[in-house]
Amino acid sequence: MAKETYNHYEIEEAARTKWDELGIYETNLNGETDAEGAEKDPYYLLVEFPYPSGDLHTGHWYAYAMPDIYARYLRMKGKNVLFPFGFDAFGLPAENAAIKRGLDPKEWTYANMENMRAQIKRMGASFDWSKEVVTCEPEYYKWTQWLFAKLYEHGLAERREAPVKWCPVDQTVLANEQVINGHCERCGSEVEEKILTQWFMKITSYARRLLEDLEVLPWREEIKDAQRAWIGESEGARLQFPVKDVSLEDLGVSIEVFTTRPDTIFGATYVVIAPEHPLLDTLMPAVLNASEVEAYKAATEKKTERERSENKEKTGVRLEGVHAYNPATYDVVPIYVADYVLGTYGTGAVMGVPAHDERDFEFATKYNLPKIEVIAPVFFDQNNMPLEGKETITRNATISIVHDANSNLYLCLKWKQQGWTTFVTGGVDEGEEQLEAAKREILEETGYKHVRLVRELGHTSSQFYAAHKDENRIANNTIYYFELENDDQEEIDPRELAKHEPVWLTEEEILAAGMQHAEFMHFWSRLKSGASAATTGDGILVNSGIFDGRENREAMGDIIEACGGQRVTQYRLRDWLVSRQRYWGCPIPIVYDPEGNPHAIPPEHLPWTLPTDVDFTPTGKSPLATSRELHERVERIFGPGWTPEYDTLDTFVDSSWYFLRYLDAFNPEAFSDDKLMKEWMPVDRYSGGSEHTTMHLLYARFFTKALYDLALVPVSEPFLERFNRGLILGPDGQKMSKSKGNVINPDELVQKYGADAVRLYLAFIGPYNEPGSYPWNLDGVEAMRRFLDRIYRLSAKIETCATAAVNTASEEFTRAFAKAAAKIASDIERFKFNTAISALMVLVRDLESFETIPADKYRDLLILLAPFAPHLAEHLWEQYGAGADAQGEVESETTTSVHQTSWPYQGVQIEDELATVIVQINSKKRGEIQLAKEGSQEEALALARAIPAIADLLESKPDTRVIYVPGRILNFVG
RNA sequence: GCCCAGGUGGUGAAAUUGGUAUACACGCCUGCCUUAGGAGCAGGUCCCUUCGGGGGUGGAGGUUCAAGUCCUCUCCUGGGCACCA
Repeated sequence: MAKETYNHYEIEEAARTKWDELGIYETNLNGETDAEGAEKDPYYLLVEFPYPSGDLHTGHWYAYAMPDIYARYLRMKGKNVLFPFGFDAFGLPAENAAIKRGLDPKEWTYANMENMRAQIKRMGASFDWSKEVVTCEPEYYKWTQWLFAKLYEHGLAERREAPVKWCPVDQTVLANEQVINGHCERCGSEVEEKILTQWFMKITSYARRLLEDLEVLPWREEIKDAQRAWIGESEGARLQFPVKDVSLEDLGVSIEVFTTRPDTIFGATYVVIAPEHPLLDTLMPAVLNASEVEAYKAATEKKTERERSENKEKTGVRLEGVHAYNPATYDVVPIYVADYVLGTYGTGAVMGVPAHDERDFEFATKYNLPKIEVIAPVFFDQNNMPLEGKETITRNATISIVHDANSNLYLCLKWKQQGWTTFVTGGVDEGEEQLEAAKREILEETGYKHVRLVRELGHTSSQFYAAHKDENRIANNTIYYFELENDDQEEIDPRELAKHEPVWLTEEEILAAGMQHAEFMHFWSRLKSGASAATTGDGILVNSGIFDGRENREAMGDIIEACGGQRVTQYRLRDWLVSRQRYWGCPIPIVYDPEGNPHAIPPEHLPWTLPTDVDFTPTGKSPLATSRELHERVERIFGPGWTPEYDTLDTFVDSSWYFLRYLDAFNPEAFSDDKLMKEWMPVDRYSGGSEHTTMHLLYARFFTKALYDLALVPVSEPFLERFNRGLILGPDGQKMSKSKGNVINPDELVQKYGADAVRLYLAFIGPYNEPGSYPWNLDGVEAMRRFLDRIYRLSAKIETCATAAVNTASEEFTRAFAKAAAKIASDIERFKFNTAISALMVLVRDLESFETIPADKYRDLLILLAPFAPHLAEHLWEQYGAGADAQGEVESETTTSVHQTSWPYQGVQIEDELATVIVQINSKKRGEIQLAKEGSQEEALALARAIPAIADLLESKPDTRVIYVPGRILNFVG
């Protein structure tokens, strides 16, 4: 057969022209009715608008052509779909183009947008361009400014000092992402921090609600988890450590620490404050080694935050001459300044609990600070687990490891009845000291009289069932390590000997014996190598005064109270710094009076336009400061001595509300329309990249909540559903980049195979509803084009009149179509375009097996194809679609579009088919039978008898157990 | 280090959510057609097999009549957070 294909240039261009002429993608936001006059459901489908960087890459295709499948499908399902587009047009690249190549940022941006519009239209995406939003247009940023002013008015935007990243060579402020390992991305010089007065949005005051409201959102848990981690809620307490000077006189100040583990306070052996802590200056007069401390502080200031955390070796300086008091123990503890404590989190000070915090452990080890164990880890004896319903007896106990240096053997007890081996162990009697008890037990059980304590190995709490007493035991153990001084031995009481006899074992024998202490490895490793790590888990309080013996979690509240602390919830989330010392952004709508106080620019002066007479040369100041026009404007409007704000807003502010503007893009009176927001918000589904899971999504949620509280927006969550797409990699499986030379240019592919083939390929590459990554495979595009050609060629089989062959197949056709339509629909709804296309391929293959195809079925095929390959579907629809008469003859004038049809076979009941039931013996397939889906077990058994193996089985073992799942499986188990 | 998500043919991936593992496609192999093939068409393609079957979803156990799917442990890969007390 000769190669028969379609001319994608012609048909794709023609289809797009037709759509434009018909204006079928312009959404009537005030509502639309269907053919029956019923109101259509509104559906707001949103994609992240792009930054106009220049030209379109494969990522853009993936981001925009895929949701378009869904948009087209929804329209066919009778929804009134809003699928808008715009540009996030402020941003750094435009300014860089200005600096590097002397281009006007505005011209550069607008030229890029012009270019990208044409490219995006070539995808055949059904965006409604009539509502296009461009954030750098004064008509848009007027409202960004208006909203900022509203937030400022209500105390949600405020000015304060904050450090910025500063490149001393380029004389410019850098964004965090421009700092690579503490060095400037462009010139490689070391980045410094500079303190500037800047604007913040108080997102932290919404932390709780941003967290809480996540619960009800039907987003994927991974996305929610990422947001939760970003917000970083920690429950804990603030505790005061009063400061005393060298003569232990009260200085009248306290170091307030934040801790999530107030239960460990009895183990706090020092206090650390961050180098930037304001209290440091207060204490300085009393500090004896002030110059050393100052030097440390200065050294830290030079470091960037990243450098501070990169150098894992902890450093710090002790403040000589001042001390803090542990509010629980009243012990004097040293105060350190150390940069492992962050000034920006909690109170900027922590209590050091080396025994139970890994960082403190490391610090204390380096500076030789005491480690006091206050939590005994709990061990359950796996062989004698506590039994439910039994009484629980708690008692103090000791475990003693006695070592004989001469023989290098360890003293153990061999238990006669139980056959196990333990160290010398026993309970502490009423009124007895732990150490006394340990020595007494050694004497009683082994007869040795002279042992010398080497050290205490720590505490544990063992829980087990004591069979001889029929009760559960909690033994709060202290573990001791003794050295045998001499062989002096008393006679051992025969009653003790009857239970167990003392034996001397080597280390190897001990390890081989499997000592009957659940916590054996815990203290044995401490004996061998000392405490080498902090124990951070829960357990029983020890060395904690009146709280001894209680569970740490349970006692937490009482401990906080006893120390005069207060419970607090702390967030990792920081306030949102929105000031940018940049030109190409939305000017912050603030002016300063002659005293330097900020004032919001009144609405009548908005938009507060970006001046054009600026110098982009990096000088260290915001470019706006070089504008004469801006200064004159401020003085003219507000009076002499008034000055402008020179910073512009972070572009994340622009994108935090654009979805509201789409609803009313040209409203000169308001940022959006109340009624339309009520009708269309929240966005039904928001599709975007996983890189925006935290910042953009969180900022937009914050904005929406803040505006909701100001009664400006009717919803408190902007996005009902959120889908993160995957990543398209180069053919080598690497991220596409020019330097790797693995960039796939979509334009060339479109030229060669057509937009439909590229769309189909991207849809087929993998599921769109999860963020995987997919290497590009050129053969795949070709395959998709082949598939489209097959559909094109299939038109030759359209039968003009109903032939006998078609009639017999007709029911089969209908069933195949109804099934395919339902499958494709549910796949599209879940963004599983890959399996939807696979179903389409199966359908086409089935159709190809027939000599002829009824015209109406071919039309149905075109409708199912339309969301994926909108151009070809449109072209073929013109040939064989609605305009074609019952005889299948082509009429030249076709007025409607395939994209205005409705989804076929909706609500069509697929007739009961015979189901294939697998017949198994012992879960191994032995045959299959056909019967009705709801067929009874008797019917199934009757049919199964036709299978020889089953007949044999039923013959020899008629009472074999049968498991029958209708429509699925018939399993004989014997 | 912590928190997620995943590991299925040579490759991208399916699997009605516990019921025939590998649909659909790429690649590869064979054949047909062709002056030709980077075109088209037809067939084959998890492994072993004595052709009866047997094994197989990163690895080891477990639950179940039945496990890619559930449970425990473990090893890799990708993503997020990271001195956040």
